Amino acid sequence: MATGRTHRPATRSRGIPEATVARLPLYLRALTALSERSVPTVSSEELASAAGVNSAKLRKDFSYLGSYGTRGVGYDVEYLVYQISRELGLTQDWPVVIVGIGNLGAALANYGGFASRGFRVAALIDADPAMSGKPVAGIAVQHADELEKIISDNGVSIGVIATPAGSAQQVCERLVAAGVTSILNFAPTVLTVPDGVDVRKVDLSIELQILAFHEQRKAGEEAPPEEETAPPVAPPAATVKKRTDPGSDGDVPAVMPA
Amino acid sequence: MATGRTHRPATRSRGIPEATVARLPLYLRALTALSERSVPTVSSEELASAAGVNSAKLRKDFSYLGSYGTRGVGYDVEYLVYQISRELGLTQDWPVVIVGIGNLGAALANYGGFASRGFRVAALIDADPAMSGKPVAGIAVQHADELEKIISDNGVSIGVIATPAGSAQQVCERLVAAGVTSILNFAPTVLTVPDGVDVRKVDLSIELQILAFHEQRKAGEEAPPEEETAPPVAPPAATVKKRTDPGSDGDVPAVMPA
DNA sequence: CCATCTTTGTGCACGCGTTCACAAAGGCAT
DNA sequence: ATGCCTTTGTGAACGCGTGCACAAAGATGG
Repeated sequence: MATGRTHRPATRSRGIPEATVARLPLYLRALTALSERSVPTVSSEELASAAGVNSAKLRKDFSYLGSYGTRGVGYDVEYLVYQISRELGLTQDWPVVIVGIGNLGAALANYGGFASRGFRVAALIDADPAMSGKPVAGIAVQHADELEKIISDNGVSIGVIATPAGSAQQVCERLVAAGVTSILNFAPTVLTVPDGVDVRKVDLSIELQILAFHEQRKAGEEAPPEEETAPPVAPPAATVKKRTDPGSDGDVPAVMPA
Repeated sequence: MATGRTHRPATRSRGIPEATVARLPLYLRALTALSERSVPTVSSEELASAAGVNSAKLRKDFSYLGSYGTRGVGYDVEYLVYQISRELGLTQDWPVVIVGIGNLGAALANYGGFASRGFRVAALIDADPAMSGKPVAGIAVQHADELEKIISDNGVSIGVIATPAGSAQQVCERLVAAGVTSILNFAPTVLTVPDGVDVRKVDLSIELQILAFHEQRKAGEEAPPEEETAPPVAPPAATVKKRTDPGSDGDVPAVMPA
């Protein structure tokens, strides 16, 4: 499998760690900014600072791509921009469909970062017939019935799901069946997909909850340690009273009354 | 610091690994769904499947919170919902401000997942005077001048930045100066903050780029390995021609012409 | 042409996170 | 009351990612 250097288990090109791949867009953004300012070269230290990582990590990341730097000088900005773009597959055109043109879907359609970097919004799709034909971000919304045809005609392999949670899995299945192999999911659901399909998840609510955890931790640091060993609610009894509570708060966390 | 069991270096409550914290909201969501269906108990296997993780990981995660399960039975759904909610700090009310009411900010204001789980949108703030007073998601947008007062009056400690990249750092500094200690950043920039302030970043463009990488990898698997050792562009020469290219494509990746 | 100085590329060690596999614990049936 | 059966909780091993620290590489000045 490996072509030349066999001192590493995986082939160079295929062996880029996930963590590194996730940082490449960061580097690319910092480099693009430098490129716009016509900065010819940059050191690992400067670039790392601009990207918000430390320089050792950056150098190691770049080492997975190859030896693109010049010792004593640094990295050629334009050259590195090209190399990273190529590695990420941004030198080609990626048609993308956005399914679910609610508030979020519309925001995504208008989002500049989508259109740049090789991504092209091929279509906006919504299940609501009232949306059909309505222009959003300069593109007419099409009905969900057209989904399969749109994907097939445009050779779409990346789909963005911005529907309510209830429809996400169904939309996902239709996308996959139509040929989509990468999905960016904004719906708060776990998507089940066959092997070979990549799903990335962006969950606004989860990020906030993580922040709340740390915020609480900060607040609790000054205060004395509250009694956390004594559960303020009934411990799991052997026989649990089946709570028949149909009208529970829906998505609101069910905080048990003390 | 530790009360009883001292066989672990960190205190139990404080020693929850980051990776575990990041999964707690997932578990909480799955548990909430079960709670709504009045399911009394759930096994680690079932819950793990619903949350999209494996059961060993889930059990280990829960073990950091305490021994909340019953062997041979599983976990009490309601009890666990409460415990996780408490651990995440969701049993208290978190007022949140959203700064930058463009397409994305409006989408966030309307996002149901925000309002639920203890988060309350205390204010929407925008720098555009034309936006002031305009209702979004039922809340009147306020001008950026009011930022400090709003934060102070409402005791806001969590801020969401949905401004353009250019204003993000400045907004961030004002938020921090006014007392905000947790920031959720949607602007495509690296934010610099003082110690003690948490920043989480959601970057739509980065997620798409990561997908593109894997997509390219999939596509390249069938095709024979392209010559990747021969750089198709000029390698970094000793003396780099300073490219004076003022009108470079802005945010579009600068693909060097061959 | 040589010495010096800067900066890269990377071997190595460490720590965190994941996964396995199993003993302990408790319910349940008889 | 006793034994069986299910499921938790966790010790231990493994692998990945991170950061240190330094040798190699190359530019630059004399």
